[in-house]
Amino acid sequence: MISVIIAEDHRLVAEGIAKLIDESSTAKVVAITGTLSEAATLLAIHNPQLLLLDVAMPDGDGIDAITPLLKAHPELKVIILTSYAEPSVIHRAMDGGASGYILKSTDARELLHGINEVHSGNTYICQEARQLLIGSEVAPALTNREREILRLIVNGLTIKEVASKLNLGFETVHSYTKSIRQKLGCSNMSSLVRVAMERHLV
Amino acid sequence: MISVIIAEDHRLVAEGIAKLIDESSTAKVVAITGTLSEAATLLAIHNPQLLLLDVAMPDGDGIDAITPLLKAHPELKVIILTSYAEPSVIHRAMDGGASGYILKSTDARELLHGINEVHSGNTYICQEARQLLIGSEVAPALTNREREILRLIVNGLTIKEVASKLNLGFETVHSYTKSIRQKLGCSNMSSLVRVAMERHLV
DNA sequence: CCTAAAAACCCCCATTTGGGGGATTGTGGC
DNA sequence: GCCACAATCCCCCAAATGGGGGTTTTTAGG
Repeated sequence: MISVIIAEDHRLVAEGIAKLIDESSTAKVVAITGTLSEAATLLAIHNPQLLLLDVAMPDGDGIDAITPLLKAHPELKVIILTSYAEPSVIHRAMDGGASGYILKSTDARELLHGINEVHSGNTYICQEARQLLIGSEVAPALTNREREILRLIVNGLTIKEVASKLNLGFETVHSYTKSIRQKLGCSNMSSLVRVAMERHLV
Repeated sequence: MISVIIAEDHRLVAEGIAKLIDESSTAKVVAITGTLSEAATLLAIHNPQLLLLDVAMPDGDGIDAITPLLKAHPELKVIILTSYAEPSVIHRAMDGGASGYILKSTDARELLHGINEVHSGNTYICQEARQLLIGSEVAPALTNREREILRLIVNGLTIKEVASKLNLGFETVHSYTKSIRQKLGCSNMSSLVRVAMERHLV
């Protein structure tokens, strides 16, 4: 029996998935939590073999949390379990140390298959997410600076405000916005904000 | 035993919640679907007492679908089951004919309680959603025209483009954007798009 | 009938963005 | 050492937006 902890902020979803897992004979859920901080505590207590981790957690980004968690628990395997069907997010997860990526739109059978695969030492990306990866990915990646500036723009700052916040010249930020818009195919700030939010780029 | 159908596009979530309901002695899930159109078909086949309905469905908005469904099945009770913790969405749901509103962040116990309440003829809004309703709601409502224009702006159109699409003068749309921004407390298009998306106003 | 609110329109002007050119440094890879 | 590329900066000018000030007509209630 593979021991797993579920970190998912929607209690009802977490409980339901736990029930699905517990009914199988392959794994058992030893703990459920809705926050990243509590997840860290529970990992220390239960020392499970697997962590099912959501991306959008109330106290931070799940993917960003993987590295510190793996540092504390080198034997742990992490599967990202989310509804974000975005190639950029999948890449960020796998690059960030996850061993698996499973969408909530998959069924229980595939979830259990993924858990088994990851436990066996393989990586597992669910069918639908795999399709997304092969379908797209001609999209140019944003640089660190570009992402940082995009984040501030999504937060409502003007070019001038971004410049002063980052201690950059106006023309510098102006240039960045031009290249960000070009990369994402947007002709104005409004569509930029929309695309950024839809693709969870920020 | 209350018979219920679950309409929820995340298969794993739907299956999990179905398991939670079936384990109780109060209700049983007679069907699961991931689309609104199939939900209509299944309602005709199974004629259940209750429909658990998600807001964001692949083939449309769940709340908008309530009225036609109730027209075809006057005895049916609908509970919105979603992760949208937004006062505006809750109001739209209850005004739109829903008998209940339950967030996915609640637990199984409260879900079953809500199902019982609604089946008894009452309306039920989960604890957390009730808190949201009393906490907020001093926000001025947008008029139909304002909402229509906001939608187009979120889609990336400029004021000029919106004007020509709606056969309005530039200055008219310009005025509308001013009043929309004032109502939502935004000083530019970027923050307007962000707020509109976050609050699911479009 | 009266009135408030929505819908549509207008002017002016400052600021911000969009789009087109650039240049210069530093850094990492081969 | 070379090259690509990120990061920083610059100029110019047209277009769009932001923020004031209005008016008129239609619509929905009381």
